[in-house]
Formats: sequence, structure tokens, C-alpha cells
Amino acid sequence: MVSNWTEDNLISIRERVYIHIKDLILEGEFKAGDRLVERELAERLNISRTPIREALFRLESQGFVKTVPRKGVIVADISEKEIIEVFTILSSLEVLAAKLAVQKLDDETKSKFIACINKVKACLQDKRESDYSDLHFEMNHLLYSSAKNTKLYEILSGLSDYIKAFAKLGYKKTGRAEQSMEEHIKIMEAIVNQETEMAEFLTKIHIENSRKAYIESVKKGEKK
Amino acid sequence: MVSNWTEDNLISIRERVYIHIKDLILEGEFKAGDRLVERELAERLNISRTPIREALFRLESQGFVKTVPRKGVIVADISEKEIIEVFTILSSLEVLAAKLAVQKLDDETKSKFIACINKVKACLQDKRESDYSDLHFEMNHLLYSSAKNTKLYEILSGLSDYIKAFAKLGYKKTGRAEQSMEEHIKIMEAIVNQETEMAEFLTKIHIENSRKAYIESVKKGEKK
DNA sequence: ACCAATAATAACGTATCATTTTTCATAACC
DNA sequence: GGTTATGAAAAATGATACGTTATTATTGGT
Repeated sequence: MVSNWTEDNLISIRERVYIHIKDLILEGEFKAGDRLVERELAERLNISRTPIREALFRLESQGFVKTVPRKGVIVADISEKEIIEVFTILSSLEVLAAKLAVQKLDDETKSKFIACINKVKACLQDKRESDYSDLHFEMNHLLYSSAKNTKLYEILSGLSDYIKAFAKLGYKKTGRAEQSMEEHIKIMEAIVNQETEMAEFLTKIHIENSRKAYIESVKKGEKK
Repeated sequence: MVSNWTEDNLISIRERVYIHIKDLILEGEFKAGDRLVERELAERLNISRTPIREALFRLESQGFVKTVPRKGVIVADISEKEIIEVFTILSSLEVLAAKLAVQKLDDETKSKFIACINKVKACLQDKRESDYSDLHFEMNHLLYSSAKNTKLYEILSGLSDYIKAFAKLGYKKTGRAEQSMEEHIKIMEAIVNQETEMAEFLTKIHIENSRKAYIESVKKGEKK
């Protein structure tokens, strides 16, 4: 009987290390091209090298770092072209997620969406910009999970993290954050109202706008 | 089968182990629920446990095995529901790939497609069923790569492997293989002729048919 | 200034120890 | 007599330390 294998949920050192290093990359502590030396990390975290290596390999297969055999590990150096490619994929998959979210909408998810909408609206009125990042994360994951498709959730989360780590989105200056929030509200309202095509359309526009904002921020960055 | 281990020290051991174990899962040698014991594998391949573990963790992050801390690793037990979910994702992404393939079509890719079409046609006429599996693989990867989107290629390859490993497609008996080949030919012809919408439409139908064939084969399997 | 030889460094893989889980046998209880 | 508890032994994973090999940096010589 293989049943009770999947139940338990303990946390191992390598799991913590993985989360830790990934966070450092997502937060920009480790930047593209930085070398991640096993021994240094091991000393820094006061553990042996094995869990470090396991975490690094895991990060590699998700595209966050790049390992060159016999040389070492560096934080992935993602080109703008690749980021734009990821936006293209996101466009397809978030539209799919929106469609599925409408199809599979149940009462529990519905109330989650409504709660989220109100939260975002309150945040916008108070102009609590500090909460924008967390809220953005929360909205995305609510949308991703409400599609009720395990693999889709994993892929979208991965791509979303990827964008977070490597696309330095210049939100604050462009006022894109507010616009993005409002787009999200409309998307969520469409889902709650079960308007499939509207939800798909709004999602497509939303990603398109995000992509444009990214391209814009890249251009500005190059000029200086 | 495990003989050629000492030759070619060019790539690392963990890389070979990863490919080896993944192949065993894809070929059905290791089935869902099977335990993968580090020590057993290490003895079987005559190496130490470290490279085995690295390979296993890598397989985990791609969804082929499942590890439970302090307990061990088992080959993922994928439900029919999850397979169908993956078909849903494939539908979106292969349609996207078809669209991109048309948009980014260049002469080199074009001739590859034409060569592939002829190859498949010849194979169909001769009824060389043994080649079907390889050809299917070849066609898919030609389509995936011609979208010229690195991440999309990775995701599609992963999902394709996933289907291969866990959906036991009953091709031969249903005549689905021939039908699938013909669908592929039409898709590739549409791409070569730069008919975007036709390529998208045919791809969508193709995945839909594959999904139906899978569901059919599952039903039959349950009856016996 | 450039090339070769050597030393230092870091990744790769093995061996070993420690901890946890599982299994199996014995015993107690219903 | 059969089922469940308990505990010790075996087995498997988690982590560390160590040796080896390959790459990189440095030094010395031409």
C-alpha cells in the first residue's frame, strides 16, 4: 500500500535552503551573472555543501540559475528577448486560467474573489503603495489556483516568479501599478459574473499592457 | 542495458543518471507507485548515492517522481484527471506554438518541415508502424523548436514527456496513430503555407482528438 | 610581453556517520 | 486463538567529511 506516503509534510534543510536562495534571487540580492559558490553558501548558512548543491540543481531545472559542469553555478542571465518570450506564454496561459476559473467557479472561490476585490479597492483608495507587491502576488495566485489545474498552477507560478526575478518592472514611476490593479479588479469581476469571454479578453489586454510596460522600462533603462 | 556506463566521461555522472532514470520511467520500466531506493539504484549502476539523489531531485521538480522527506522517492502516480488537465494546457500552448511557427518561419525551418512531411508520408504509405513513435517525437520537437521561444520549448517538451510517461496511449488498436500522423501532416502543411489560423485550428482539433483517444483508452482499460 | 609549469581553488564523487522510519517478532490482551 | 501493542533490529534517508579531478590563477623563465 503506497497510500500514506503522500500525506506527511516535513521540512528538510535542503527545502529551506532552496526557498532561501530562491528568495534571494527573487528579491534581487543575487543578481544575474553572480557566482554561487557552494562552499561560500555553506559557510554563510552554517551547513554542509550537500543541501546547497541539491537546492542549486533544483533551481537550475527551473531556470533560475545556470550550472556549467566542472565550473560552477551562476545566477541565470536572462535576456530581454527571453522575458518577452515569457510574456507571450503568460498571455496564453493566463487567458486559459481565466477561462477555467469561470468554468469551475464555486461559491468558496467566488467569495475569495469578492474579498480580494474589496481588499484591492481599499488599498487603491488609501494609496498604500507598499502593499501593492504582496497584493499582486495574492491576486495572481488566486487566479492561478481557481483554474483548478495542478500543472497549470505550477507552470504559471514558475513563470510568474521568473518575471519577478529577472524583469525589473519599473512600476512606481509609470503609475503602472495602479493601472495593473484596476485591470485585475475588472478581470476578477468578470470571473465572478461568469463572463467568460470578457475575462479572457481583459486578461489578454492585461498581459499585453504588462509586456508593454516592461519594454518601456527596458528602453528607459538603456538610455541613461 | 546498464552496461555502457564507463564510456564517455565527457558529461557528468549525475547527468547520465538523470537521463537513464528518466528514460526508464518514460519507457514504462518504472511504473507509477514504484519505489526508487537510492541504495538499490546506486548498487545497480555501481556508483555512490550522491549522483542518484541529484538526479532524483531533478526528476521531482519536473513532476516525474515524488519525494517525501525521510521516507523516500516513488514514481509519480498521476491520475487520469491530471493527464486530462495536461491536455488542456497542451491545447493552449501547441496552438500558440503553431501560431509562432508561422510568424517566425524562415527558409531553413521551412525545408525542415517539408522534409518531415515527406518522411511521414513515406512512412504512412509503407505502413512502417514501428517508426511511428520516433516520428511523432520528431514532429513534435520540430514544431516546438520552430516557435523559436526557449521557455515554450522547455515547457512543451516537459509536458510531452509527461504524457508519454503517464498516459498509456492505446494507439495501435484504435488506428489513432495513422490519424494522428495525418493530422500532423496537415498542420505542418498549413505552417509551410503560412496559413496561421488554419494551423491554429488544426492544432486545436489535433489535441482535442488526442485527448478523446486517451479518454477512450482509459475507459476500455477500466472495463476489462 | 608571452608561454609554460606549478600552486590554489572549487566542483565532483565516495565513504561514513547519524537520525528516522519501517519491519518483524514477541508478548499481552480481548 | 486471533488481534493488537510494544520494542528492538534492519534499512533507508539526511547530512558531513574527505579524497580526487579539473579548472583557474599565479609565478617564473625565456
